[in-house]
Amino acid sequence: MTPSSAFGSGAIIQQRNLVEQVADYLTQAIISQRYAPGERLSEVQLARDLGVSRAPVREAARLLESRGLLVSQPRRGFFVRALDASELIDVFDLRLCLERHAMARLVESYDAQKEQALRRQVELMCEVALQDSDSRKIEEDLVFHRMLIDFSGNRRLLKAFDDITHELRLCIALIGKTHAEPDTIATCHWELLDALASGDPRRCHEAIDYHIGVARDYVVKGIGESA
Amino acid sequence: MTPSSAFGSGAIIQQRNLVEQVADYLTQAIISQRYAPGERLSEVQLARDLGVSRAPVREAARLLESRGLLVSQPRRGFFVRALDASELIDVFDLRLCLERHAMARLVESYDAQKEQALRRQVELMCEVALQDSDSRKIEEDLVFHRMLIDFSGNRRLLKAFDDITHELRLCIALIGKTHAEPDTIATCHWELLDALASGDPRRCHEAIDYHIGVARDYVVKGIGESA
DNA sequence: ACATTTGAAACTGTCGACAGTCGTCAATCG
DNA sequence: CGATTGACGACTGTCGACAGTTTCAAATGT
Repeated sequence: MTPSSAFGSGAIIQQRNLVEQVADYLTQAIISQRYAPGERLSEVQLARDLGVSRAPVREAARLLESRGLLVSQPRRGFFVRALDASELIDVFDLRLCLERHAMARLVESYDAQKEQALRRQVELMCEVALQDSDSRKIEEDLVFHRMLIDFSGNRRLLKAFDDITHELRLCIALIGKTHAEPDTIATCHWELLDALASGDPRRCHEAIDYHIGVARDYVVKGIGESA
Repeated sequence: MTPSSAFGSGAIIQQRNLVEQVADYLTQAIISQRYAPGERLSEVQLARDLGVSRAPVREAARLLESRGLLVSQPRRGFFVRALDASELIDVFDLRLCLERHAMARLVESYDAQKEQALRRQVELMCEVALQDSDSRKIEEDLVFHRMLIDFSGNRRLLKAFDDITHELRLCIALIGKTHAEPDTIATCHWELLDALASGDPRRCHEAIDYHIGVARDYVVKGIGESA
């Protein structure tokens, strides 16, 4: 990569913060495994490569640290987060906790508008599952689950979910493939919608438990194989 | 406050990061209402008052932003987080979500050692409730609930709880008093331990629901009165 | 009297530089 | 030959400075 052109032509106005741009660049680089887990990041080298000073790099690194993509050791710098199987299970357990709660809240305020929006998203996922890239499938899947949380009406819950989303992307990327077959994805998500439509809290509870459990087992198995 | 002496004697070696020290100072200042909710924080003035440069101040502010104590607007700076009743309910709803899950996990792995540690903490809280300051009572209460989460075994869950802990301190501080009478605190927490000892998941579920519900209602009522 | 403009002050975003610290590796000693 | 020590290099933590932007209020026009 050419120095001072990582963000494209230097002539183009950079409207957004350098911090955000660096954060996006780093996020993409980590998710796409261009930096290995546990690898140390040099602030000066990063700043040189990206054509910026160290200040934005440091702030972006702090941001990614709070998102769980980097870890910092005092006086030693930033390292790419390395997730072991145990931490991974914890992340999925937390995800289950959040989505279960969201489902319980959502089923109380479920209406036609929300149902339609969710149906559209699942239909989109079905289309995407047949042709697009794995990363696209993952993104659309995350969009669906984010909608689920969003519709529950608790903004703080949504923030907590967004926090672990980055970690989810990381561990999904670690195993290198999407988390299920196309038809499995479809049936799983339709089942969630059916459970919501039924209005039965217990059925919602069981549906999301099964759904997240499948995803977790798949990722854990993938980690076990790659490790 | 005297400039360049906010951290105490300058002769003593400062082993910890300036960032952490500034973060602690800011946290304390916000929790103790020395900065009003919504107030704008000037980086230069803060740096001047604390006798440091702007870099540590900026990084500390970023840290507190990720903890929900500050919010930033591009090109405008950092503002003290102002919580309205709606956000406050969301925070307590998320707390309920996390603690409910922790209780469910904890009851599966409950043993004598964990029980003893929790009992000791409740006993400490009972002592503290009779004589110490409100902030001390709040801290010991948070310690108890943090132990609950910690003993559940999920580290990621603990991090999520720590994240909202700062927001909890903020909104508890907003209403200016501790969240219940001494005897209420005691009975509530003993009930939680009894539920865990019984090994009955449903009873645990109901106990934590009641407990957090009481705390939430108390804080919401306090906000309503102060607003 | 009120709305608009304009100018200065203050502030944030960014940068380059310096000092202290940590890791590394070679030279020295037992 | 192994362990210790010392110096070298690289890096992080911190600082002061500059440029562009925002804000606020005084001045101007209607």
